[in-house]
Amino acid sequence: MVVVVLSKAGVYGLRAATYLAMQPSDEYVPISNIADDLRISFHFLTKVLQSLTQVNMLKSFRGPKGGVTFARPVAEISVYDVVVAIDTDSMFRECILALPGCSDQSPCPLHADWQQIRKRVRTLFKETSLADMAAQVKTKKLRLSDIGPSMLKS
Amino acid sequence: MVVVVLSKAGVYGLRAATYLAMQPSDEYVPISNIADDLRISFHFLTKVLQSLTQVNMLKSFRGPKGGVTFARPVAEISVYDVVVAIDTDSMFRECILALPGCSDQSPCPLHADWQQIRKRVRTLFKETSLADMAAQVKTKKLRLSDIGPSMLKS
DNA sequence: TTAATTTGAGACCAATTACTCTTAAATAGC
DNA sequence: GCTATTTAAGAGTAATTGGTCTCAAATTAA
Repeated sequence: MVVVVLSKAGVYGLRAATYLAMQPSDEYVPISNIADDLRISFHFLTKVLQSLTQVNMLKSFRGPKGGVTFARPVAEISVYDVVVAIDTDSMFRECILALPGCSDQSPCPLHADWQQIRKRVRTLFKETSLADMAAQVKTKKLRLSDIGPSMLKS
Repeated sequence: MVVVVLSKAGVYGLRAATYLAMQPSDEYVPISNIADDLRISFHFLTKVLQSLTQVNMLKSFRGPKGGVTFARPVAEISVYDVVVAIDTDSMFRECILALPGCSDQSPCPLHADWQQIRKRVRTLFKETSLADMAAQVKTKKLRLSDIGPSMLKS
């Protein structure tokens, strides 16, 4: 696939990051808890979250009482940060017709329009923090997993 | 991958449809010509275009002097039509967090914002006809293949 | 020190998507 | 009719992505 907004890893990463943003910021949360609550494969989620620890968005701790937690305040981490760490920023750069070198100078027929849309997605992702995401889920009792309105303890 | 705007097949289909829209509407164009000019694999393109003939967007003709041509005026065929025929309309329906059943009643934290963006993409695709695409390429000498400003004969 | 718990790393397998190839069917022209 | 040309259909292969599993390393607590 060529013009991809989010891979499955990206989706899981975003869901998990939002979940984690709902937890007290000072405690490590085991990945198995996140995986269980969100009905995501533990092993796969582990791999996904490793790409977030590798860019120092998360810090991790091994052993009993270990887990992962954010390395900085969730109000300062955007959806964009999470998505780019997992899926790269290609969606925010690439031509919709996948023409190499498509640009203002040498555009494809949809260049200008697609650029606008890309920019909107980018802005949405950049302006939405994980704190925003968490607050949405908490206050409006929104969904984060595939099992109906959130069953997560606040 | 989960949130996909266009697959590679979709990209090739759109490029080829635009190319074909630039040709005289009354003659069959061999798929090999399109593939050669756009530097797309002939066999793969053949399969992609078959999904357009199957929905009667293209008509095809076998044998010498055969090829494909549009079944109706290119001004009446939208980018949306092409994309949906090849990649389905899932991009225009699905939740960005891939939550089944995400809806106004039971939304995810990005539901409203993502819905807006989806709608914009949909509108862009619906309001852009293949005639528009072809005209852009012709009048502005835009790119359609990966070999710099279009070398296609007008 | 030993056992239990947790992430890290990477090998491995499965599923999907991208792409290739072969054969058949239709048609044109000789 | 025969040959060349073209699409149709689908089997088959390669590459990428998604997902599983095993083992090592770190840490806690008994």
